[in-house]
Amino acid sequence: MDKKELEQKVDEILDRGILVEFLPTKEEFRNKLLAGEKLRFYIGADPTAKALHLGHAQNLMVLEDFRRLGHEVIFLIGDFTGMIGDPSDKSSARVKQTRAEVEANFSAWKDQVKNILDFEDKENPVLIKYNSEWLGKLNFGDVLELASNFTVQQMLERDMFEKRMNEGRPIYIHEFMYPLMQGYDSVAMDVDVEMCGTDQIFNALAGRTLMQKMKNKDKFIIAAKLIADEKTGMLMSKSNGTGVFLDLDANNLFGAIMSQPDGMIKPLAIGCTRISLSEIEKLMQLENPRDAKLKLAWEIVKIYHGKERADEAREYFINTFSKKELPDEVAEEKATEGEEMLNFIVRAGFASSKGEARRKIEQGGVSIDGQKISDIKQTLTKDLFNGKILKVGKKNFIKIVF
RNA sequence: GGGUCGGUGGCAGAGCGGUCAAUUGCAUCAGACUGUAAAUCUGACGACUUCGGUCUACGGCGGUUCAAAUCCGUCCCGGCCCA
Repeated sequence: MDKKELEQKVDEILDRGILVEFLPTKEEFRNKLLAGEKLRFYIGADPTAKALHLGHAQNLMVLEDFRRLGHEVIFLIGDFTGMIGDPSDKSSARVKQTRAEVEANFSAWKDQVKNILDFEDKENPVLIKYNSEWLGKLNFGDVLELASNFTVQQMLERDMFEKRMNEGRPIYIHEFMYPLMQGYDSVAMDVDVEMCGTDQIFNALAGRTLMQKMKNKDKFIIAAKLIADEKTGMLMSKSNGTGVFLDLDANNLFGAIMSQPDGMIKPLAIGCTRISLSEIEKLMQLENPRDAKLKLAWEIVKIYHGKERADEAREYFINTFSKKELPDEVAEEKATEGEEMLNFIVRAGFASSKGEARRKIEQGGVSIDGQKISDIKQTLTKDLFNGKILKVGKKNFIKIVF
């Protein structure tokens, strides 16, 4: 690849706007990339979650871009750091996980992101490392040595800690160790670039400091913006009800994207698809944001489940929710003669208790072949219900069979 | 070590002897509406129920009382201040 082509590709990545913070500077990072040297990138992930979400996906897609440019990419599983829990989020101590649990989670992740990150490339696959490999070997003396590179005041600068101090909420000693550990990861792997979300910059900076002190090397930090609603600034997260996990099947993934607020369309299109910027602009001009969202949902589903599934999921969504038709294929659940409807709804997994099932019926959320039912004492009999479609709420369908 | 405040439903956080299965917000669920599973509005939101109730729950254990999330004792856990 000649110089011009390289420059164009590098700028394409940088101009997309996903990366918003560069340390020491964007200019220096760009020059480093243009120098043509093979660099070692890494990103870390906490293995406590069973599924990755679209925020991870965004960051991994950027790394894949760098991998395609010939750089080395390490996907670090923070199995050791995961034992502490990143103080960035509110929870403090976490449950210690066994290696087997960590590996089980990771193999699920790998399955979720195998279409955006190439683990199988013959020449330059994405490498996987576990930080217990080195962190687990440090002894107390090593830890003291590491800790002596930082002051309590430096740690307290972290906005999170500062906030907790002001609010009189606890900060545990071991939480101070988190940035140290994450920092040591950089040293142990001898990386050139760490990628993270903007909420992780503090931790990444600890690594930069350690790299300078221990290896006399200038590590770059590139930070991606967190996916947030353009209008309200609300982050995509589970507690806001907008988190989208990658282990969803095609239909549910499609639906989860359709239920995003409109302000999320553009950030998601930029961060989580490969649609070109100019095409995204066109999409944003569409009169009905729903159509832009349909396209977005299709593009994202396509990445994880393929084109065919994406088409099906779109059709399913339109039929089921826009036109309120029945889906083509409905799962079946066996009923027994004389079984209570309430009981059946619970067994089908549409309510967690009979009380909840009762409530759904009372609120008009349950229907049989389109006929709302109102009798909570309804029982199922073969001659009346065999083969009928039970609908609970908007999205749950099941065929009653005997 | 001393003092002091606190531990409540998925989370945050009220209640401080009966009217408490416990106000409210977030999350969740159902309905209406819509451009969508957006937004907004309405309702629900411990379990079981013959729909009258029954049971289990406000850190653990024990007590006072006709009656305790609420009072007392004790234990466990935590915050803050002082040392």
